[in-house]
Amino acid sequence: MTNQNKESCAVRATLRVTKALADLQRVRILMMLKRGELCVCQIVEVLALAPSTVSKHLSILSAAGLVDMRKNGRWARYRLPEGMAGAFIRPLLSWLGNTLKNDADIVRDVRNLKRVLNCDPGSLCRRQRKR
Amino acid sequence: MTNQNKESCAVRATLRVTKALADLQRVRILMMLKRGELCVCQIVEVLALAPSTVSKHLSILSAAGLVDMRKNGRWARYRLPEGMAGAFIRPLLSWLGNTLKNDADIVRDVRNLKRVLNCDPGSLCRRQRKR
DNA sequence: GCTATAATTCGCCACATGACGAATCAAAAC
DNA sequence: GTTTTGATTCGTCATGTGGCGAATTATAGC
Repeated sequence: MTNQNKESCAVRATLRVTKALADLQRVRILMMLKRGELCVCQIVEVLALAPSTVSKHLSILSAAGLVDMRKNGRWARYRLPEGMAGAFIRPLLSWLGNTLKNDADIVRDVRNLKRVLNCDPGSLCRRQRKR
Repeated sequence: MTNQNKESCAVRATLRVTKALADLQRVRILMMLKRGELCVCQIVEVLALAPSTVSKHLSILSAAGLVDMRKNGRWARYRLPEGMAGAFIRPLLSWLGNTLKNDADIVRDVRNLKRVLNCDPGSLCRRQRKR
């Protein structure tokens, strides 16, 4: 983003971020990612939504700069942005973390996530395909 | 809000806030209120929306705890929450302020607001009713 | 009391958004 | 090269959201 149009599109970039945060499932994803990098099938398993739905949520988070993605073979791994790239949205993520770290639903997600992390990702995908 | 259900509804309260922030007009209102207390007709004048629409936006912001309201006769004056009440959302408002303070649209709003503040509020309402 | 008036609520419409399954894409595995 | 497979895109549908004008509310002024 060049310096001269940074000002004129700030409000659009900002709304991309706030709109991305204005959905329960996307907030749940962000809170899970605080525990570290995850692949799509692991997020699908915890949220219990269709893979296509989760993929869409992740693309919205990505467009807002709230997550980073890197592909490793067929596996796409998502994580919270680090370093300079994440400086812009870090205050928001830490506010979110503070307000939700004791929330019952979020705590349950994290507990489920720990269980899911012990599974073979391949077997998760296989089960998800069966539905 | 009692202590025992604070955790269980944190995510709902949080989403009320993020959803409230996920709209251009409501963000514009918050940025205007950084300049101080405003009555509805002044906000209507700058946003150039129907009074009923603005009123709805203000009720959403109010439900999220992002603004305070006090009635003075027929006039309703809105402002950013102060003191303890605003502590929860202050980090968000300052993030918003930082990211948008140089945005072209927001700067224009503030300039228009200064002009509007020089008008008699009663005359603003009269003009708005004519539309 | 009656009228005027600032603001809100209501009813309606157009459009945006989130969900799914089917189809597609792209990298591995054979 | 064909098949398998993790992920994404597309098409569709139900629901949510933002906008307006009309009706309503509540207070001030006569």
